[in-house]
Amino acid sequence: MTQIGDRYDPKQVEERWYRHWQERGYFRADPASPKPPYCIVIPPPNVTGSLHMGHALDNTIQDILIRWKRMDGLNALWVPGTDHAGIATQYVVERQLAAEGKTKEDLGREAFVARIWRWKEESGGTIIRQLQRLGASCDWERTRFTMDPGLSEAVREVFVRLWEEGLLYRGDYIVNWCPRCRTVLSDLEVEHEERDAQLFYIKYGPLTLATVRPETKLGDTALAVHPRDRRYAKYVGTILEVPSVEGTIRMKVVADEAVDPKFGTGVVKVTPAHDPADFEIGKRHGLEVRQVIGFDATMNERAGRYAGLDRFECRKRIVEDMQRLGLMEKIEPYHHSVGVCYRCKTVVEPLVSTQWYVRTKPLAARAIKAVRSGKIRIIPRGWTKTYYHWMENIRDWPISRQLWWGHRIPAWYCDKEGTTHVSRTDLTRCPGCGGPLRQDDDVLDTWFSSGLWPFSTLGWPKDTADLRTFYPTSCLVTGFDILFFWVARMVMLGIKFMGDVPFRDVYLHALIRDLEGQKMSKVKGNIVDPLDLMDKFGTDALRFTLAALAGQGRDIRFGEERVEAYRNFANKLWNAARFVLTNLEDYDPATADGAAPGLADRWILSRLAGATGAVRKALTAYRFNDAAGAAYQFVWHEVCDWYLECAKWSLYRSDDPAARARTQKTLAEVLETSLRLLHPFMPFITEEIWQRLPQHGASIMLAPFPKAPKRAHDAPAEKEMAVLMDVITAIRNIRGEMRIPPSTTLQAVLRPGSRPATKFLASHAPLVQMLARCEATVDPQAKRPPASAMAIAAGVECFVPLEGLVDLEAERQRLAKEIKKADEQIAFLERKLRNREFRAKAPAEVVEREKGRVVEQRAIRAKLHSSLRLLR
RNA sequence: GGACGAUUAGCUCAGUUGGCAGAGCGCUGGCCUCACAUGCCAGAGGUCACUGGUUCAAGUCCAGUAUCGUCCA
Repeated sequence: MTQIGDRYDPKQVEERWYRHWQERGYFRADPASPKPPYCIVIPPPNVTGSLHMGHALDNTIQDILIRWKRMDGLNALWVPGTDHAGIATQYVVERQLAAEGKTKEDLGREAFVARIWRWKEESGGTIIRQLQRLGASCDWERTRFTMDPGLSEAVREVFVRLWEEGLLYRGDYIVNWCPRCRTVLSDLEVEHEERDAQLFYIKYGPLTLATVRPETKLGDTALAVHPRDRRYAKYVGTILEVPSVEGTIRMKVVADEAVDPKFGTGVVKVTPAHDPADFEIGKRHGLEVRQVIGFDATMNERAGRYAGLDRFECRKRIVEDMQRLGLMEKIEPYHHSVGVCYRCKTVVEPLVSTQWYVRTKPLAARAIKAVRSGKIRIIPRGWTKTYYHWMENIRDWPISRQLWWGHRIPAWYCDKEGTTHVSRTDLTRCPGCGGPLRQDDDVLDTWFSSGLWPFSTLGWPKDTADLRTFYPTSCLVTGFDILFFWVARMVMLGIKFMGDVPFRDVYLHALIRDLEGQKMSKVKGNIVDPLDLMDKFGTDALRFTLAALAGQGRDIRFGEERVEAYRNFANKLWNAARFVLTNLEDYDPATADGAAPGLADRWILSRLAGATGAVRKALTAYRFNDAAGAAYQFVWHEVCDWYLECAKWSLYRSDDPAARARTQKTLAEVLETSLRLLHPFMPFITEEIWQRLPQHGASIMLAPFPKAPKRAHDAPAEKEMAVLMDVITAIRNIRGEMRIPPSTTLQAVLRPGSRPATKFLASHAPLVQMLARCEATVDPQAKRPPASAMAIAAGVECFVPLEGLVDLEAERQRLAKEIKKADEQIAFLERKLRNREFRAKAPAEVVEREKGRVVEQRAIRAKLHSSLRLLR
């Protein structure tokens, strides 16, 4: 064995083992394996992306699940891949072009797309490498990209089938338009931001109306009031001739339920081309749709002398002009929310345009049923309600995007016939007239292709072995923020095209924020880079931190201190292993086999079973923080704090070779099992240590995940050990409170209350002496030594003579404090027990327990009192 | 405007079916005790946001209030 330092150094370890695992093909899954399948598909990160904390959390959780299930004997497949991220990727390359002084139009569509591909080939692998750095045990040979040929075929197949079944349509509707990205956005892609604005009161002849967007008045085609608003009833149906900035205009007045009589003056202007609500009003009253703002957010030729102005510049000018003409009654400050593009935060412009839509209602109905019936479980449960609410109020999904990067819509138009042809294969001639065809210029929403991810990655539309083995997948792990964007759409499309749900469980985790609870963003400069953390503290420390933070809440406030704490944990484990390995050098299993395990051995093995059970239970329930906590508590506070210390007695002080060997055996077993328990969380350090242990196996990742059979629980050992621990802690407590340095060996007189206790304590006195650093005598008849401190632990009176060590006043104060504690306990319990209702209605066992406790506390108090008297 | 979530130690958070309030970090005191000072031992610190209700018993269940946050309109 090579010698190992007292600091764990992740850099020496991580890359080496990752390469080892990959070279040996341990991440590969075989669809022909007889093992039961377990499959996760990765939420594909943007191909342009680089690893952020959200990815780190998401993928750590997935890797924990996959490694656990793989060790547990399942045929575990984790499918990796990336997403073409239409807007984001196109934007990156457009920016590169801009730096060269070019636009995508200069290159033309084909050359531009080719350039994105080239860029993707060069830098698209970044995030994959970063995931590998994180330790992700994905089957990399199955890495997919949403624009791979197979996945593109899936996209076409789905599009064509939806078309054939009448679930697709194309039409002119008002949409959310991002003038910066120059594309339509779905409702989900619009974020709402609260902003301070102004409310303008504009005179329209005899009427005054309030609006926040005076520039759209150029596109007004009516005024509207509420039908029951008596103030304006006489104007309804009339046409007003009113002076305006464009001269005198004629404006019809209509009555519509959608008008809120309490907003402004109760009169609103109707601009069907630039407001979704007005668009609806316009449809109901047959109003003209008069577009005055173009797709670049500047005023178009219909805006007359305002043509060419940016929409906000135009607003300013119109307001000035109106004020000059006396058409502006007043301006009030106003607070409202505006829609902005989720990618670039540009204010969205509602515009009428031609788009493709999916009819979602019929798809949603089955998606709702899948969750209601329990075929899909959403964890934490609270999100199911949100899911239902969205699904029940779902609106049709606009899927065309005015981009060049993506899956081009497989629809061709014959201008001669005015027909539309949707096809699995590219068309060149019109099937009707044989004339030329023109393919739709738009591409599909990126979510359209990622909605197919759970089956397109497994080979669909081909009938593959992977698909048959691994679909439906087992679990989807993602942030709650894309429940609608992605999860809901996968459910709809999976059920539709596979006839079955895409996954059984959906685990929605929290989002990572900074310590102030703010979203991490480049603009705010509060980004924490997981790669920096891995460099600084090691990958295992980062992973363990993320697992420990993955509660069931909604956000995680992330601070670096926590990673440091778990780096320390890794180091603790490392040093425990060093201790075990050093002491295993002369280990002879044959000697150990003849010896019965000692109390400490039995205790730690029982606790190990307890920890194993707790970790398993927590993982099964997707309670990663509990799982990490149970493993941490066990390794640090039970193995290191107690068992290793106990082991030193039989290792160093005992002259019984069998007991020594038996301890060595337990040390090896406990460490080895703990490593397997920790492996899904900390894959690197566990492999590094495991490989140095005497075990048989190629890799810890192929070793079985620990099991905790019921019989492994050793209640008597846990109970007895608890007595020793209590006594030791009591003596240490006296030492600590009295400020006696550890170098001073104390005298301790232990007075047990029963014969069995006496026998038990006497036989374990050496352990107490070692761990409490004292000379202990066990004597049920012992007289209290003069000037001694006293504590009661597990019914045992522990006396520590303080003669010459400390000022006795300190001990008097300590005893007084203990008496006060006991008094409070007794008062609390007596109050409870005096209550007739409690005695009558509480379960008998609870009442008995409380009675026992009050008796115990009274005895403790009496002993403390007598002890205090003796010190006076 | 609607829905959901949060409010527990100085900080960040656990607390699954109601039955003695927990962890990590930080803090205080004592220690370089032969695996580990990235450590060891001991300790202090809480009106569980507020007001009512249900119950023998409420951090936990119910109703309401306040503050903060998220999503939807």
